[in-house]
Amino acid sequence: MLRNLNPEQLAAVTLPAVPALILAGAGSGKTRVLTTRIAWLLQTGQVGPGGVLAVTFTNKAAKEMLTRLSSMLPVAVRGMWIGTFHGLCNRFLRAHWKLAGLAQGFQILDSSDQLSAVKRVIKGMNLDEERFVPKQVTWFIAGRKEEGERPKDVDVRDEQTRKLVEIYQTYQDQCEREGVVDFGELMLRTYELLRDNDPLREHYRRRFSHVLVDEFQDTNKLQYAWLKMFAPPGGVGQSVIAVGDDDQSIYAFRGARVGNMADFEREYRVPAVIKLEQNYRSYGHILDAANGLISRNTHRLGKVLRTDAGAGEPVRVFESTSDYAEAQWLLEEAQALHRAGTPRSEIALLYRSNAQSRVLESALFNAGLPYRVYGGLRFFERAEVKHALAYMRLLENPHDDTSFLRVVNFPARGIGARSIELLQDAARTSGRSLAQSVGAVPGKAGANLQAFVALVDGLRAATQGLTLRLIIEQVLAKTGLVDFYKTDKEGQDRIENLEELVNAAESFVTQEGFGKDAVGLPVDEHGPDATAAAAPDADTGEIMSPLAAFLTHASLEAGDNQAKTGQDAIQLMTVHSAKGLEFDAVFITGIEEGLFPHEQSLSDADGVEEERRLMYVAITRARKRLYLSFSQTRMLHGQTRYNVKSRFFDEIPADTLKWITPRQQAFGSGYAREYQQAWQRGSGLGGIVGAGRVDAPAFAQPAAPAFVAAAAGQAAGFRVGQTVFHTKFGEGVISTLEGRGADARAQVTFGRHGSKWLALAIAKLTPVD
DNA sequence: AGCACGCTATTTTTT
DNA sequence: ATAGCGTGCT
Repeated sequence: MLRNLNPEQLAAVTLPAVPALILAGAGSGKTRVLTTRIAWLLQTGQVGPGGVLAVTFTNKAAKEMLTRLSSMLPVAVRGMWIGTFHGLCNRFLRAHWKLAGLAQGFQILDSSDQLSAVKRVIKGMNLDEERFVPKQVTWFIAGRKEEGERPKDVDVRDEQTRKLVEIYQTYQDQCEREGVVDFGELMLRTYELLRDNDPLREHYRRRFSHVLVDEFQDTNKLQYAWLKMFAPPGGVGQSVIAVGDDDQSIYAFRGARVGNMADFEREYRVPAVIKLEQNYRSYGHILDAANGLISRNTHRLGKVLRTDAGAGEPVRVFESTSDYAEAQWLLEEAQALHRAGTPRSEIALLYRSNAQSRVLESALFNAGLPYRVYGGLRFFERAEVKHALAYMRLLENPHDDTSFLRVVNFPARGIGARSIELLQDAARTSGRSLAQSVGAVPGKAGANLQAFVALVDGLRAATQGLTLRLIIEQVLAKTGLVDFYKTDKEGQDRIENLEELVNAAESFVTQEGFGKDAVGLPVDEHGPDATAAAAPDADTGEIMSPLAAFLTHASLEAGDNQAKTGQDAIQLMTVHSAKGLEFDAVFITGIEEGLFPHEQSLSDADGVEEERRLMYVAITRARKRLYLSFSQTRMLHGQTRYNVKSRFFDEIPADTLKWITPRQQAFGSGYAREYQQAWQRGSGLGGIVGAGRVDAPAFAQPAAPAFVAAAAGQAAGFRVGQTVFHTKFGEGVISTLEGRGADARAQVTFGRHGSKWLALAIAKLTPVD
């Protein structure tokens, strides 16, 4: 188990029970160290499974840890507390819901649920949505909770804040009434209960002798305070290990405090920081570029990555005249890599902001190359899935007004905005839930409301004791959801997603660890024992219904962030979402002043330092090849911007870089001239100058004729009426053929996607026999 | 109740 | 450019 560890890794794995801070560089085998440490502790009998608490940020990281652990150890990982901050809080609060003052079987609001709950509060308080923008209010509330502040704790200095606090309080009351908690509440409740309940806190402190926190640089104030509840500085008989990389701290905007690392070192009196600087991922030039860049940051804990892998290829830099040309270039380069043997899935196109993906997507799309975009809606966030879940939540808890409002008139059943308003008024004055107040609405609408409640009540009765699968199938059929989408012209995909929901439930039920590690059912929580007579919950050990457990799972784990897998596809994502991933070849695009570093980060030095760390993260994703590109012009917000190359190019050691821009392209194009003129006018280098001429044809949207590149291509071999196969659209029939050679294009009618114009030189069309 | 038009915002995101 | 959202109209 300990073989093949380098000296630093070995030291980290076999640390004695002292507080430790492990500075784990990118690609230094961090996860391996964490899991090996736990395995080693267990195997040497220093701790039993029940004594381990390991926290991560993402479900993915938690899962990976569990998977690796169970492959290293024969024993089940059952008793260990390994999970995300929120997952573990959930587990804790399910066991101690009564002490925490929560409803039994409380449900969890995801951020969109939270947003609609906040909207409801603002409307109910008759406040102006212009002055109290729901999104910002939500952000305020989440922000306060992350700082550990209840409404009474907020520092009120102006009228606006006073009102915001009032909204916060009202929102809180509403959540209480409806038996729901948001993500911040999971953390804060857990923290408060441990803080205020001495026996309970002592119980958990005694129980967890080994506490490990992953990605410590991403923790916020509350999470650090939370950690101290489980394992305080100077705690006796406890080992606390924080693992992190200050150079990869890229989430300050959502409350992460890199400073927690330095604070941890000081407050826990960490005797020696262990640095994992041996990198097992990238070639030398790539690491040199990363090291050189990040050395420009101040206040670092200090770390230099090294490798035995050799220098490898230099980092290639490409300057283009337009975002369009940039896309075209990297597409060709990616094709070349692919032809040379790199799988497409090992090629990543990274960008600073999502808006940049469009131009890349269009280019890939028109060229017929398979690609996959990360980000966007996750499975459990899809509207139709949320609708189905809302019905299921109402089965569990009829007083969940958020869910009630979501589906009361979906599918439409003659309940309009006016009657809902009446209903809400009635509920507000009586302090009851919407479902309890339907009697207060007169007339036809009132009858419709009562019918809706009867529908849900009937479903609840009819699904009592059924398997999860049957419950969902009943919900989908009896609520009319499936019927609704059947008549909808775009409904086919949605029906498929609903079927997928049934599958998700099915695999959730059969999955190993259902309701226990995965969901956080209180299995081994007996609370404090006799020593803490005041603390134990009578309900401890109670089994959640599969339905409730599945709903929790759906909120806590929104599902895959990536589009459907299947074929070998080029990966597109923001630099943020690339964190933690690695690829053979990485293209970082749009490295321009104003974009990367982003203009909104330029106002303060901290902002630029975070952008630099972001660039550092991006660079260190690459194993073998790294490409950096920027463009003189870029279409953004409907206007052409004239950009200059990022300052980061001057901060990366020049001898790691190889500029590969063809001379005439960089300096000879019409664009470059225009750009220089703009520069001479002094009218906004790096800013908006005005709409420029586009030297390449405008992008074809997927439905419009495909752009024909001037590249050489083979158009022959197709005829009208022929059936062809396209990687993206599937099978189709050629209805028109136009042009010859490189300009040849075909109109193809696809079953699912309708009629498309495709450039034969670019699109991959294969004849079907 | 549903659609159309017009307004606005537009870094990064997990749970 | 454009997507998402709210208002107002039919």
